[in-house]
Parts: sequence; structure tokens; C-alpha cells
Amino acid sequence: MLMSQQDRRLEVSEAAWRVIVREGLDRTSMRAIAQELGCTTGVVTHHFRDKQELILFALNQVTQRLQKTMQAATEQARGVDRLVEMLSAFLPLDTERQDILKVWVAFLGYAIGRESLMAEHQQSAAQLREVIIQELKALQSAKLIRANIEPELEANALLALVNGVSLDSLIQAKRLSPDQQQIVIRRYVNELLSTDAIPGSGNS
Amino acid sequence: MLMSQQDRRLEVSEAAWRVIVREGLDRTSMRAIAQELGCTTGVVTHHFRDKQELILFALNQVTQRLQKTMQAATEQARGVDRLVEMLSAFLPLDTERQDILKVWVAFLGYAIGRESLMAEHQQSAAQLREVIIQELKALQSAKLIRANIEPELEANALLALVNGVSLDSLIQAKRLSPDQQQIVIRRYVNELLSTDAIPGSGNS
DNA sequence: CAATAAATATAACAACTGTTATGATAAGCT
DNA sequence: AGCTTATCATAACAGTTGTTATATTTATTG
Repeated sequence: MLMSQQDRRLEVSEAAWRVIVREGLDRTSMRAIAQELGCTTGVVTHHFRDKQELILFALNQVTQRLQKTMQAATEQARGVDRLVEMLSAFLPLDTERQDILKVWVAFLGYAIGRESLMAEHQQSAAQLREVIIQELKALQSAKLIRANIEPELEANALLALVNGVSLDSLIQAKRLSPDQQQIVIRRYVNELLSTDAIPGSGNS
Repeated sequence: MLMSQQDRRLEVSEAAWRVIVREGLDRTSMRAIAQELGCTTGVVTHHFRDKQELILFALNQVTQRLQKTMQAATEQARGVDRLVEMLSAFLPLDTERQDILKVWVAFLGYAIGRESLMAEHQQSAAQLREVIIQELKALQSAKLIRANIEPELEANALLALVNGVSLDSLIQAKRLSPDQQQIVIRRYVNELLSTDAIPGSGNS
């Protein structure tokens, strides 16, 4: 067997992604996806019950890719650096993550006025938030960041900053460079550091 | 004359807004807008050349409302408080600004794969960025914030944070409360404060 | 009031959408 | 081999879309 059914679904989903990035979500029709894949709509309809199932699958791919990227970053560093790496995993630093961002934004706009789809976004966001909360608590236990920080609140703030910096690359003509993006994140995290253990050029 | 042509265009645009918020941008058809307005498509087609012109008009309304909200905040405070007020003007603190946010996000998603529409977003963002830059420079001249800050970079960071916090209200089930939203902004701005405003101490 | 224009309603057009049913082809299996 | 099922192609369906042309109504003006 050269290709499993799962793989074929992924191929369709990735074709949908390419159409979304290139032409926009509203122009991503069944026929457009099939054409992008180099076949007919029969493939699409055979592997997905209807379009909603395809859309949901493609959206879940966004979440999975993000989590995978973050997971990879988790294993590369320790301590505060690891938190920075986890957050930086969301930044559109390479073309793949830029595409993820575009597809994510397209789906987010599509979810306006669609309560069920927005709920999917919220579920995905809740997972990421939980990971950040756990990381913050671990850093607190290790006394690497201040104790007077509320991890629940700070997780929202950190993810907000990361999302905002990511959006910057889309909506700002004079956007932050990849280096600047990471600097902004790093600088914010530095403010969380425990005052009795600031490396290098801290202040206050 | 009870109603000018300009006002009628605004009425159509506001009807479009309501449909976008309630049903989503892709379901915002000419007929849906007309029905929301309580008339037929003749009104819509008479005041707008085509749908693209309507979409652009409705999008520009987002920008205008945001700028008006920010303008109002500008006149209420002075110094650092004014900067905070300007930034808070974007936050979805009331239902009107929540609607603005939803429409904005819907259009942003719609702009993915549409270079010309994304350019509109960038132009709008560039204006807001310029206002923040000027405000930061003024605060620097008044020695209210640190001199070692690059206003151009910091404007991006501040707008990123505001946008991210705004998005938080959409994508996080356990979202920041209105108070927490402002606290996050305020806290970030506090990090920009000039340290030599405090007599006796002072570092670079 | 009449005449002209603006504003709105109505209807029809072709193009596109998702969905579905039905053939055709290939792969797997006994 | 032959039988069965999965995979894919094709075509037609009804519904919706933006657009356009044409009435019909309302407002303005001389």
C-alpha cells in the first residue's frame, strides 16, 4: 500500500491550505482544492463526508502543527530559555509558520459569526494556554521567575503578545524583523524574572 | 432633506456590519444586507457600484471608528496616561468595540490571499503606528519615558500587544477581564517609564 | 401642477457553489 | 483466475451569488 487513507486526507488538507494561502478561504471551493491536488472532486468527496468536515480537519491541522512546533522547542532548552523557545515557536519566523499563520487568520475570520467554529479555536487556544501555565508554574517552583506572578493571567498575556507580534507581520508594512520579534518576546519574559537572579543586562 | 446620500451609504454599511457580526462575512450577501436594512437590493446597488466598493467602504469604517475612538481618548488625559488611554481605545471593552473587533478580524481573514485588501489593512495600521510613534517621541522629549527606547520598534510592540489582548477576548474561553486587559497594557507601558524621574537613583 | 431626476423595487441572467448519484478504474484478496 | 471493495472521474442537481436591466415609486425643481 503506497498511501494510507490518512495520508490521502492529509494531502487533500494540504492542497486546501495552499489554495487558502494563495487565493483566500472563500475561494477555496471543492473544485479548487481538487484542481490544486491535480485530480477531480471525486477524491475530495470520497475522503470527506462534506466540506465542513474538511474545513474542521484543515483547522485541526493548524493546531497540530503548532503543538508539534512547540513540542520540538520544548526539548531544545531548559529554564527561562525554554519558555522563550516555546513562545517563539508561534512566530512566523520561516515560510512554513508564515503559512500556518495565514491559514489560522483566515479560519479565525471565518469563525466570526460561527459559534461552533469559534469554539474550536477556543479549545485549541485553551490547550496552548494550559501548557504555558504549567511552564510558568514550573519556573516559579524553580524560583526562576517572580513568585508574585499569576500564571493564569500571565499565560493570557504572553500568548496575546505572541499573537500580536505574529499579526504584526501581516498588517504592518514596516513590520518587525524576525530578530525584533524574538527580542520583543524575550524582553517581556525578562520582566518576569526573579529579581535575585537576573543574567547580564537586566534593569529595575 | 432628511437623509443625504452619505448617510444612506453609512446605513447600508452598518447593516452589512450587523450581518457580518451575526452570520459571518461569507454569508454577507447583497440580499442579506438589503434584508437587514429592511429593503431590497436596489438600494445597495444604487449606492455602491459593486460589492467590492461596499466591502472597502465597510472596512474603512472600521479604521475611521478606531481612529475616532482613539482621538477621543487623546483628549482625556496627558502624559503617560494618555498613551495608555490611546492604546486602551482599541480594546474590546464595550459591545461597540467588540463589534469593531469582530468585523476587523473577519476582514483580516478575508484579506488572506487578497493582496489589495491586505494593503488596505497595512495602510490603516501604518497610520495608527505613526500616531503611536509621535506620542512616544513626545513622551521622550518630556523625559517621561526612557531615552533608550526606539519609538519605531516600540510602536509595533505596543500595537502588537493591544491586538493580541483584543484577540484574547475572541479565542480564549478563560479570557482576560476588561480590567485585566487594561492592567496588562498599563504594566507594559510602566516598563517604558523613565527611571530618573525618581530622585536619587537612576541607571542607563 | 408638470417634468425631471433620484431612489427603490423587481426580475432575470450567467456563473459558481456543495452535494449527490452513477460509472469507470484500480487494488486487494481468496 | 474471479470477486469484492476502495478509489476516483463525470455529470447533473438545486440553491446562491453578484450583476445588470428595467419598472415603479418617491422627491426635487421649475
